[in-house]
Amino acid sequence: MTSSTATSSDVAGSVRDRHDAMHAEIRRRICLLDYPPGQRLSEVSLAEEFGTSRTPMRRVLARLEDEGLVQSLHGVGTLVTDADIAALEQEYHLRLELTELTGRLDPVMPDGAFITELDRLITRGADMIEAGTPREFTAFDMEVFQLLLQLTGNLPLRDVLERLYYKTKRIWLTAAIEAQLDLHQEFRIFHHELEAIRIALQSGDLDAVAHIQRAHISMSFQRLRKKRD
Amino acid sequence: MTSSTATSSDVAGSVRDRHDAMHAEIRRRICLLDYPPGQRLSEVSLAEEFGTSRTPMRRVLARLEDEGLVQSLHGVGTLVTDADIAALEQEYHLRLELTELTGRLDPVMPDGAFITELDRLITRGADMIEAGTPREFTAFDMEVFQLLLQLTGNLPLRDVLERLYYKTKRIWLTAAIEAQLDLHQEFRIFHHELEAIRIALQSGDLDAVAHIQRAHISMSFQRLRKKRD
DNA sequence: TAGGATTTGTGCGTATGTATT
DNA sequence: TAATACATACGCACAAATCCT
Repeated sequence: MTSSTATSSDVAGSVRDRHDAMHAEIRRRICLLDYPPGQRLSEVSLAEEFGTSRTPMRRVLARLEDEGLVQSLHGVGTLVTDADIAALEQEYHLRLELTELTGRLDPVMPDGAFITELDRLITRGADMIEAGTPREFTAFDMEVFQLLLQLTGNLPLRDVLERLYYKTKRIWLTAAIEAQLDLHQEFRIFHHELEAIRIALQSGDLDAVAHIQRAHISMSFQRLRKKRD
Repeated sequence: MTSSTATSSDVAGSVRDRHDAMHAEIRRRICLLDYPPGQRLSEVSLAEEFGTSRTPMRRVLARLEDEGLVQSLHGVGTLVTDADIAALEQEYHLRLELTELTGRLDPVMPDGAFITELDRLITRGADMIEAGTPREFTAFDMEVFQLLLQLTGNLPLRDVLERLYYKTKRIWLTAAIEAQLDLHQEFRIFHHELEAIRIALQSGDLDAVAHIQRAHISMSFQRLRKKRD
């Protein structure tokens, strides 16, 4: 109740919040290829940028390493992990199955705010079809992913799906650019997927939403593999 | 090729190995209830015991915190996380589905050494039915789990299943003891499950093995819930 | 081949927060 | 209520490892 108590709890919250914020921001940069695979990250530079010291930043990088997004090598540096096609294939297969599970495990019927947000994203996606860049596409994809994740109330499922998403999406984008995938077509297909999801939501069929997502993740990976051959 | 190169790579491996060893050991103690929920762990004590300083030990505890096994509170200590029934239920449901997936995602047909090891465990399990303690039961369960995990070649699936296993098993054991579950009966049922798995393996039916495991995980949780009422 | 520059890993003193007396 | 004890969080200095000249 005293001012010191209020301050201390605020600070305690801020400590954890700052950690999560730094983690989310660096993860975002990796996913958007601001830090492409192979990029060397500097503990001191990042610490200075976020206004802290090496110790808290090392904790963030350690978490990213446990998630498989970076790899720290003594005397070398902290490197953004590179594509591993075999691992990517396994991660994609697992993502397919877990995405389908979101329709069966603790499905959460969306409220009005959810629908409003989805409609806003669909509109934004339509505007992006013609003039969108790969980076904008990925940022948009991330927003949609985070929104649709709310359709399951199973927290550990959310966590796993989130880890898999960030681990696979950036490699998909890297490979898609290299394979010269038609990103405009990808935009159109994604937009069509979102409209299908909205229709399924209007029927209140969350299992259908999950299967639509599964189908599109599967097809997206198939298109990429076809291009690579 | 030089001696210095060989030494350096050995040392580099040892650093990572020591981290993994400390992590696995502490995780094991938590799962075996040597460190029960609510127990306060001391950074300095653990560091001294493992012959290192606080910094590497803090990295281990941070990883355990990210995995949800402990929680560090500034000014309080590092506490083994307590039972959260709602979370436990979600984790169990997810474990069910992921266990079934092991039969479909990159199934690995076991070799002779695997069968030999399974038979050894089945024999040990039979001896343990009459005289086994809860701690021995859990240690035995952990060994079986690690062995059966090899039946899928999908590495991210293994990782997720391993995390969920350690997060749920210790809480199950805590609750089972409190609810005065008949552990001898649990032994017998577990032994029967292992025999069923061996029969399925002789048929080379890994999907059946997965479904047998799923069924027993489900029934085990049902028995616990029934006792709690 | 050797040495210096750079990077991560480690150890420890201090700051900060909490609980108890 | 205040002070003391004790825990984690932080920052810095140094060790160890790698790479490049």
